[in-house]
Amino acid sequence: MRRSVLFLPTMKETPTEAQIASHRLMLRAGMVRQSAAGIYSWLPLGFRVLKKIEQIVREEQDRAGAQEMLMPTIQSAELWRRSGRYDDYGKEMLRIIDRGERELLYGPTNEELITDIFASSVRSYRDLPKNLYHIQWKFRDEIRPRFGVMRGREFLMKDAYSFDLDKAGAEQSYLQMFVAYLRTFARLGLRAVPVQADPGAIGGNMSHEFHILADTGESDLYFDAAFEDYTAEQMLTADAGMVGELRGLYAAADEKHDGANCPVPESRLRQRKGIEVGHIFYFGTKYSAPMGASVTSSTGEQVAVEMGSYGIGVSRLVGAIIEASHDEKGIIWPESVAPWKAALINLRYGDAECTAAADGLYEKLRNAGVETIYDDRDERPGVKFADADLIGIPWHVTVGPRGVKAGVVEFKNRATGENQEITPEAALNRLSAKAG
RNA sequence: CGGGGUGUAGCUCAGUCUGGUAGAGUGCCUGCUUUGGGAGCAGGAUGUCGUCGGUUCGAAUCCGGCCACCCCGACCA
Repeated sequence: MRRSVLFLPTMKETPTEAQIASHRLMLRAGMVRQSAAGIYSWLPLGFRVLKKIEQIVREEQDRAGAQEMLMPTIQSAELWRRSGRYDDYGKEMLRIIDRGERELLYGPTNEELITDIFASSVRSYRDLPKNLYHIQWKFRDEIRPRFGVMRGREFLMKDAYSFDLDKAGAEQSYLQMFVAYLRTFARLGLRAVPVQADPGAIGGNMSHEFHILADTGESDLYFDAAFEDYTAEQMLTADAGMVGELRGLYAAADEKHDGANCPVPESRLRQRKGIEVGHIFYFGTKYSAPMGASVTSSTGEQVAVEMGSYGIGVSRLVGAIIEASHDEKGIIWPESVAPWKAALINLRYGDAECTAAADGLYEKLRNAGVETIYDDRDERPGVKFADADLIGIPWHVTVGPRGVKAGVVEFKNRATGENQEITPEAALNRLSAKAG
């Protein structure tokens, strides 16, 4: 993509409404624009990142055997009356009246809808297990939206729902999602800590929140330092065994942590801030029973299916990743979600030789399938460097008149700042090797 | 929902106390000079001063209603 034609309104100054780093940087980098409290438009740069995160989430759900579908944003009140939640949900639910005076709502979650769909279509235990998910916009009329996309009223969420014949099956489904979440967050370049959450009336230990460690997180976490021994590479190959190990380690949110009775010695206890980006839980027959989602078992009995649900805040992850990875100059995207792998900077727009070299390299990068943003604007070098840093492109390739004469370009790593002079061919090779 | 705050140029803000022709920086446009980390000079364009009403000869400024947004708290898969 040529920077000269891209709609990328970056800003030197930060709008006053933004208080935390991710919100400030998302506005300055031209990723989003606020349209109302907690409601955002996604501009091209932000949308690219959102799509990349969504795709990684999707791939790991698919790998875990979940099947993607798409449910609507608007649901009928009647459905929610059947589960009893229409009245329970309160003002956080956005309610709508249509022209026929029918009550509708903008969905905050989808347990009712998916259970209804399942109930109307599945009759036999032979059809189990199933795990269905979608990635759809949700609406929750938060009392106080804040922190940009981190706590918006409209937000993109992946929500999966599992259906099993019995609790043993549900545990298996839970385990599969646990594995998928570890892999997902590792691929996003994040260190996620699974924290046992309140299982509610169901009991047991089948509810976990996944928190990203970041200094600006909303939750205070206490956890066993042993979590830090797990490398990103290990998380990428997470399996049931690792889940078992992790579930055996202590991790608790502030309100649950009791310093006096903590099983972890102080020397091994870590306290960090966290951002909740995922939550998985098992809830048995809470929805299947009242909504009639049952199957005929092998012995001919009607059995309400055992369910679980599994959420990932996709749009929140955009902010969470920035919170976890930025510096004073701007965003530092992990390569897996970066809007472009490389920023090609033509340092001297007016110099025919320099521009020809940059144009040529851009063409080669495109042909090699390297996602590249080519800053071909008639701007001063400082503007281009500052922009490339701000929008967090992992690799910066700078073509300047000095280098062109010497047959080299500069190859800079955004995260480390390491900068070296190599030939254009070497830069191309290194980026190609990283592509895909 | 309780408490606090802010609405003036795309952005950051001054001007409001003490009513009298709408301002600065930055950004944008034009030209020239520049060209390795957000350039310099010159010229230029840009405003229902959040909104509705009131007071007044005259309102960004005073008074009242409303709206929007932000912050703290409570709440929050």
